[in-house]
Amino acid sequence: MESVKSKRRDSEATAAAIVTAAAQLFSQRGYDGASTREIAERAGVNVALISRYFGSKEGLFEASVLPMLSIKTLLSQDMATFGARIAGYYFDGLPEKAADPILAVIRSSGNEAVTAKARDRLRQQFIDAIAEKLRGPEAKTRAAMIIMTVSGVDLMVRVLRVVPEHEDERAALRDRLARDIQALVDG
Amino acid sequence: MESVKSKRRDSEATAAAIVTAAAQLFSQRGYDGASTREIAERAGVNVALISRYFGSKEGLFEASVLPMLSIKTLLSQDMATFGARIAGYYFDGLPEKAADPILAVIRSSGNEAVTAKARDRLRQQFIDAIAEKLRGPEAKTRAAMIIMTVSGVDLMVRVLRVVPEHEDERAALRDRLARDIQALVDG
DNA sequence: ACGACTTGTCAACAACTGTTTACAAAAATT
DNA sequence: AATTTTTGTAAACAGTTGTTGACAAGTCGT
Repeated sequence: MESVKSKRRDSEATAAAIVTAAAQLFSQRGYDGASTREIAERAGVNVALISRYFGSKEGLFEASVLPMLSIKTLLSQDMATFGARIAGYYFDGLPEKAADPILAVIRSSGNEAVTAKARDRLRQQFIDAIAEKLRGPEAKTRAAMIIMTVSGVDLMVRVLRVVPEHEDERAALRDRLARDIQALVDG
Repeated sequence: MESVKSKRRDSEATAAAIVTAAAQLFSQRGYDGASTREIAERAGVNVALISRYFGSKEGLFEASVLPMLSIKTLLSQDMATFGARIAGYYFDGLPEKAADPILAVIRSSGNEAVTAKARDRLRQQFIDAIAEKLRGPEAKTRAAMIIMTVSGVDLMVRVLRVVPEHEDERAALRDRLARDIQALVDG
């Protein structure tokens, strides 16, 4: 067991701890709702270190949330099962408290400065990245439809938690979602 | 021209002005981002009146945003054109600064107390209301898919403003959206 | 025109925000 | 072992937040 006080000093480790705590809290409460003091407390670190290591709260947002805004892993697998994987992610064993960059961006969207930073990355890492993987006509349009649908699911399931109560209804919705998204993938 | 000072006193009118300003600012900046002082200023009213007329900021949110959470008007028209009307709403002549309750809820979603209030109303006024209008099998599931898709469009178009730059791409997306939503309506 | 009630104003409150400064402790370098 | 550099701590800063209480001014019934 590690002693509580006087742990070994390691700037990289503490910076990483701050990033982890920030990703969680930005996802949970949004940019404005997550205070630097709360982030520091969760990271087990002094508040002043946020300014030292990341310059400002905005710098911390860029370093913690923006790099996670990517679905390369989901796109690197077989596109024939894309719909099922997306649907499964949201409806099977939903990790309640996990850091989710989309969640963070949604909940931070009242802050224009932060939204602007996310916009470009969202276009590149989501719509363009998906469109590249699609064959057939109207790839860009279908990619946009996919990301709209998925973000809508994210919004309803994760943000507002408006989700069917009965298990069979949940399953029906999950299967429908998988099929509709897959239809957009296949064209 | 009305004189700037000493306008006639009318509690209902000032309360209404506060509600209007609140709906706009909650939509624009979210619950936490919209300060009571800014709301009062936009309404041309003293801050203290918010507490007097609505008890608290939360009370004002309930009185301004929640009552607007409804799509009865959209559902009261011909359901054969539902998809086209939704798509047109978001892609044709988008009213940039108009108060939008969905926008307000999305941008306030970092605040759990506020989200909880919106959740029930969202379920009733959107999913259930749509499901009632649908014929055929899996009405509830299709209704959920519709509301997920629409809220995803709202998120991308209005909140994050991630939208195709070229006009023809926008038109293609709008038409595709109209068709896909209509397909969900028709079953 | 008087009094009672309503409506609006002002100033202050305690709590919280992000950030900075001065300083102590540990580690690295000499 | 002494010194310089890195890493962490504590306190304070200036500003903003939602809310409140005391008071002024307008409105209405008599």
